Amino acid sequence: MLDKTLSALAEPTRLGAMRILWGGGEHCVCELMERLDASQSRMSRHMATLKTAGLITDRRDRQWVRYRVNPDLPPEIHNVLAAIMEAADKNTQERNAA
Amino acid sequence: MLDKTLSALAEPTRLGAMRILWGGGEHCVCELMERLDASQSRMSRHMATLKTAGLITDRRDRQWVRYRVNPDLPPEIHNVLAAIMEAADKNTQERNAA
DNA sequence: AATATAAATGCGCTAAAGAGCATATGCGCA
DNA sequence: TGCGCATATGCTCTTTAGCGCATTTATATT
Repeated sequence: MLDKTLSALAEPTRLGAMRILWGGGEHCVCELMERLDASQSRMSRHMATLKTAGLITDRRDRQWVRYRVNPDLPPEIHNVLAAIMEAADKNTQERNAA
Repeated sequence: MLDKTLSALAEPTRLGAMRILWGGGEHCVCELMERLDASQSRMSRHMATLKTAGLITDRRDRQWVRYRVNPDLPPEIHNVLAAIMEAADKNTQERNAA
């Protein structure tokens, strides 16, 4: 689980997707691919990777598939994600500062 | 930095090495390769990867090279590592329980 | 100087990751 | 039924990661 978590997030687009989901709510591939500037197939596969790692879940909603953070994450994995997201945020802030 | 941290740790031997270093103190390649059952060149290269990622530092001490956790880790990266190590520990405990 | 131990590195190989393109599938609506 | 949007997936190609083997470099010992 931990191993898969780390390799899943060791890719910028997947990390970006996870950051968006981490903000809460459900998001479709079409939204993510736009916001992350990724092609459709690429985005779809990356989401599949995150799902296989157990980090997210999905559900069909009409023509869309809604992705969200897996609500049943083991606490220690949740902590790992929280720390990573915080570090990612700090990174972004720094880049946009001054 | 975060990206490199994650990919550096997304490999079992490197994660294992980091766990040993995380326990504190300095450790040479020869010790790590034994404890992690890795070949010399393999171990050496993995350590180089961790070093490039900025997670560890090294120093020559006679014929040995002593590795340790980078004492100047940025706080948010330190937090990420702490969370990962805790998750890794929990994993190991579970494996050895019952 | 010769030898031994520790570590790093050049080289070549293999496997896996990631991407694009085209196509298939699922769903809604006219 | 036919069309359009959203998503997944088969296929192939290219790049990168990881490994072993052999060799080199650094240090210590005799």
